[in-house]
Amino acid sequence: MPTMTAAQQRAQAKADYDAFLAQCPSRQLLDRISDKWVTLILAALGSDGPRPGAGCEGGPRSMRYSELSRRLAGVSQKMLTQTLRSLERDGLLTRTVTPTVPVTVSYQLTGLGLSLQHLMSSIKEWAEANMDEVLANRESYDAPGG
Amino acid sequence: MPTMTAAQQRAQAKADYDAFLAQCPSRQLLDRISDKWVTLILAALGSDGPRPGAGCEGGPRSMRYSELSRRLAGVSQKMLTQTLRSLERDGLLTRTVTPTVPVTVSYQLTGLGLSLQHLMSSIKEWAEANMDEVLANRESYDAPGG
DNA sequence: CAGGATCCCGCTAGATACTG
DNA sequence: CAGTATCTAGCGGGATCCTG
Repeated sequence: MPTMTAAQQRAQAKADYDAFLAQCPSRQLLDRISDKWVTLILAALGSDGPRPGAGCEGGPRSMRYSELSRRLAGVSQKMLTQTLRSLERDGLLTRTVTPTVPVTVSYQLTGLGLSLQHLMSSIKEWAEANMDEVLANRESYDAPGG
Repeated sequence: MPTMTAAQQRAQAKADYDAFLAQCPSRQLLDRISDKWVTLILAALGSDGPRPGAGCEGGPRSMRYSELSRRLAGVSQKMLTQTLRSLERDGLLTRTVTPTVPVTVSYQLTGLGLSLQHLMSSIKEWAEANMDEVLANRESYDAPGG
């Protein structure tokens, strides 16, 4: 049993990576997760969803490919598949294939993905909450008088 | 004096925007701020700097163009200028020109920018803290056996 | 249903050169 | 110092067709 808590271990690991450095792997990771579709996929899978009695088991919600496709309005098949693969590879979500006819595929956040989802949802909510102020700022910036 | 708190007003505004919708302005805003350079610029301007016991003056730190350029290793002049302009337009930071010779320009977060910076820094720290786990996940994903 | 494969366009990031 | 201007290669990303 380790003497460090998980939070302490993360703080330890943090010291070894610095996203300000171009060569650091965390810079690439930051670039990967700094993505519109990543944010929305995580937000979709992290939400409790509209189904009332389905999420009693405590784990994060699972969604099918077509569900995600509908939820993320305007996403192309290519970007959805590509982003899901990338997130699966990084261990942020799991992809489960059920051999029905036709085949059923569902996606679900891992613990790691869930931890990021909490942060990403804050960003999404910030964007939604501060939209008015940003729009006002743009107007005054673009105004002739400055 | 309003009867709603700032938090309540944000919750109210949030109901009017939905980043899941393609046409919603908040979708574009989410796309803008979901950017590597945005994250790093906010993190740089939001940090208290190298001074150990500092931060007594309360306001966020201001940095000059060349300081930012050095801090964000690998950023091109174009991207730095472009991203700074975008953030200034959205009211996330201020740009101050001091007419010295040569000219001095400094950037500083606004209150709005500071509120986002707190969230963005969490993302950056998450990337740094979970880099090892992500790298391990990638290895096992790329491994021949699955 | 859940993609894989392919084509191709547009934007964008990066490099370079120049300037107030 | 803090940019602007210009050019270009590269790839992000959409459209389309096809498949198990």
